[in-house]
Amino acid sequence: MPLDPAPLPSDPPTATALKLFVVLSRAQAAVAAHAESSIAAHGLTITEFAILEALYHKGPMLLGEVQRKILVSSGGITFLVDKLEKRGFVRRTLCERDRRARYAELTDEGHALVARIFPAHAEAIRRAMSGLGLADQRQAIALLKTLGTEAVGLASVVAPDAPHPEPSPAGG
Amino acid sequence: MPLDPAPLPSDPPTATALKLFVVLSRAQAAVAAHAESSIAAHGLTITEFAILEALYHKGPMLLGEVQRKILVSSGGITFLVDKLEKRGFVRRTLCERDRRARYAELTDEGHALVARIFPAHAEAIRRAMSGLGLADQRQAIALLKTLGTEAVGLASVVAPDAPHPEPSPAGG
DNA sequence: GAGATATATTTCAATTGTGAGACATTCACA
DNA sequence: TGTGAATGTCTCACAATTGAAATATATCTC
Repeated sequence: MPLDPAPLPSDPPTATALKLFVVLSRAQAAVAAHAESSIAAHGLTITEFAILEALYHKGPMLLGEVQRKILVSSGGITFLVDKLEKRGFVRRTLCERDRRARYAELTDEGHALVARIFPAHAEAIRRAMSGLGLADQRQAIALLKTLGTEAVGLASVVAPDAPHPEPSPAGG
Repeated sequence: MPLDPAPLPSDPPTATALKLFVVLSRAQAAVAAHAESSIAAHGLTITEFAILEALYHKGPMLLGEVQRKILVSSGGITFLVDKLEKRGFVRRTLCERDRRARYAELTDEGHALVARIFPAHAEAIRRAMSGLGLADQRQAIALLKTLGTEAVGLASVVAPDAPHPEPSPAGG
């Protein structure tokens, strides 16, 4: 004998925030699905591609830099770079200034792979976003940049003065 | 001997779409991290909570309906409902019209759990979104709703006439 | 009403990713 | 300079999730 469904909160700030959460999640998932299938066609996951793309556009990076950029855990970046290294797309090199650290950099083969894949990826993203015109996209960028920056800066409610919990799920 | 970093695409439509992809992903991840920690404090993952919340607000739903709503695979919904059922928050009931199908519905305990947790969850979301004022949030909702709807409707570039590949990563 | 086909769920192996702890190194500073 | 805290990476156990195949049932079409 199920209970009656409960109503959603109706005070405007909360109701609006919840609604925004839903559409934000759905839009992100929908766009990511396009990115994913464009990339999967080449045997890479989005996360792997994100690493290759970061190295392609920024040059060699420390593993920790890549980790923060693509938002995976420390164990995750080791796992992912291992995989890419085994496939010959990436290599680790030593960092002279800090002997704990390692650079990841593209091999020639990795560079060629990204050069070959990137245009179709960019096109898939462009298409995925084409529901909005250029001006609306710029507006969305401005709003989401503010939203993201502020949300990142916010201390978690649960642990108001917690140190740095490791970042969470991947983005792009 | 690493190659020089490659420049990003500079034509405005592509550059803007790529930028939007980045800020969309980051904003979603940042907000989701807040939701996650608010929920994790009660021993639930976001995905589990999403199921409970759907049932709380909509009443009993077929597993397939829940699956589509929270965007997990068919195997995923079975796994998740199993877990929630073992913990006594949810039960499966038969569907009279279609004997292949099952309803998931909240137990009294599950209902009580959501009633207890939901306010703090809503508050965490409200806080996570508070970088934008109410008017900006409404604007963002409008833009993201359009973006998401259009992106979902778009056929994948890779398989222009593919049937229904199963949905991808979870949202909320 | 007998296939043929589509749909709802489950099973299962494999993949992806996390988080805690280990280790090496660096940094701050008494 | 020695010591303790911080940092960068790696290891490992395990949690979360996918996707393909299995099963059962429903629906459509001749």
